[in-house]
Amino acid sequence: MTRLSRLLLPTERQPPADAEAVSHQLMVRAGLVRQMGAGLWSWLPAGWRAHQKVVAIIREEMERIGAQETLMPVLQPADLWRRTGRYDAIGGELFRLNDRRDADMVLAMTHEEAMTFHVAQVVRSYRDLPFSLFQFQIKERDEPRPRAGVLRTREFVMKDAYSFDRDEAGLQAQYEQYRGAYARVYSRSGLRWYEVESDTGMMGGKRAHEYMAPCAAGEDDVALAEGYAANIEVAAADAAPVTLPTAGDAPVTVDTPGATSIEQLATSLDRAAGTMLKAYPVVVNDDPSDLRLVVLRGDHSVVDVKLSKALGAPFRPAGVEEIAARIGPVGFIGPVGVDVPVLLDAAVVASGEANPGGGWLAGANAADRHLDGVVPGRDFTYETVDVRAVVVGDTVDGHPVTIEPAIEVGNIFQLMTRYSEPLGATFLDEDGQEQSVVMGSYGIGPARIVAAAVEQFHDERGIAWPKAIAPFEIEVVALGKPDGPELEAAVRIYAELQAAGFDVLLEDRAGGTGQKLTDAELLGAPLRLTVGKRGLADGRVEAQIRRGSEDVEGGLPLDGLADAVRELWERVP
RNA sequence: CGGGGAGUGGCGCAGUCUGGUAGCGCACCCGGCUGGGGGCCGGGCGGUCGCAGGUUCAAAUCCUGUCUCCCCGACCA
Repeated sequence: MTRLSRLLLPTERQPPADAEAVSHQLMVRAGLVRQMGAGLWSWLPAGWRAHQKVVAIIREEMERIGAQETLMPVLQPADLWRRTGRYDAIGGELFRLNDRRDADMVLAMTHEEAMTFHVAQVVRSYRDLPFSLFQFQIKERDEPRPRAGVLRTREFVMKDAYSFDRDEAGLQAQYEQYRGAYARVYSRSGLRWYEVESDTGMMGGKRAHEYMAPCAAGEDDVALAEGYAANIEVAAADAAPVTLPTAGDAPVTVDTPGATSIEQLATSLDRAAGTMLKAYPVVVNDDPSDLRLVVLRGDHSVVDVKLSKALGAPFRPAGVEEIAARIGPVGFIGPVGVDVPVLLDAAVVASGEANPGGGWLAGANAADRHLDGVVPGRDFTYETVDVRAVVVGDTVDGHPVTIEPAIEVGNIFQLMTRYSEPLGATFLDEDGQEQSVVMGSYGIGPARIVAAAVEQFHDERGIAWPKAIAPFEIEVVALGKPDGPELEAAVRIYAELQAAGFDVLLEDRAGGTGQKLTDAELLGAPLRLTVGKRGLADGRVEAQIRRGSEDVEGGLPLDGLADAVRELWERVP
């Protein structure tokens, strides 16, 4: 019997002063987690119950698609990571250490190396494939900036899974199975979520999806439209239309003293930012001789990930001196007459096509001067790229775009042979030819699901858990004195509900009514049964659904309570 | 790594400018009352003021150094 009087549940009236995110505040106040250091969190009993309920759901869905559970070390030989090139490729995020014999070791931030290492040892034949493995294991990442409680930590449990196939068709099939499993995991958890196309990043490989839970503390922005969802890092949409002034036969110089920003120009010329060209000079591969000028609409901005992908190489913003030497004075640069390649954003091209004869305002590459009536193609040559950030006002297939912050609660990648090749995970096909195993990788952070649920489902009084992952499903609150008839009745109710299969918490402390009910609302069990003398006199208990604080009219009868609760439970979100 | 902020009982804070017996609310312990929304009365426990060094008759307070934590940005397999 879980009695609150015996449960380590250190609730706080006030949130820690340094907590900003709602989930951070509430999870600490409700006694679910405690901090040990930056990005280092301990789970207390109630919090761990919620975490493990998420784990249980994930495990069920992994087993449903035939994935096999394993457990592999966090402490690993650095050599394994050298073989895949990641020991050197990854910066300070990888914890590196030495053992007593001075061998280089790492603390794993993910387990591609470990999983592939074992598969390489074991798999010999195409007959051994396909299969997939998963585990719940600690990941260690020296995050540059841990934040928002358990939302971004340096050590956390991840469910990571890896699929192994003989070819890409096999990978596609397993990938689709995982997509189905992930959808069930998030839906069963009770989250609001969506799947978005994402950048493959440094994991390599072909296709990738992220699973996002919208919430205020989210670190990513997601572009949404009817039938469309994508991470802002890859999102593409049609830009809001603009009307360009008619251009003359050639650009005209305009005096724009001191107007070094689009905002200043828009104000001083009383002209829409979307009719101007913004120029963003970048240095590719840190090679100062490889300067490019990215040009986009004045009301748009660059997404680094998209630009890096378009360039096919890393880049950095050019320095003031580099710009002055090759292009012009910062604040007045533009694409006309420059001797560096111009990358023109697709939205500029599209807007130009929609405005035949229209011209843009652009920097003149001379101090305090701009050019009006600039026509791409006529006045400068360019290569078209899509590097801008989607903004509110854009459309996808005619549907308006909204942008919402969200937290990433999972991702799936098609790795192909990124790890099997360097680690020698090969098999012989029917023709006796050696082939590399084709892999996928699939991750979920249970802690983020818990925190995202708190972000999404709370009110001014506390947490309002989805019933699938609540630490306790039902809290039975005994009012009155600790030795009163209310507690006696509550104990019987507890036993009856537990026998009926519910996770029940008994509030049996010697506090006042307000204290008991306030803490119950903070902890947020989806259903609360309140046992008081008024109800007992009528043979009833009061019932309240936490989400929406909905009181059940007249309460529930003590006689046949389990059945009544079962029926009510169907209505609980 | 750049910018900003903060370290004083378990939590939230005042005190620092202007050096002079470490305080407040909550929580906690004991006794009593109360028992349907953080109730009341009385009595208590608990802090080398992040750490180190310096100045001074005297340092939470001034000086130097250092550690830690938070927020924004960069980063994010």
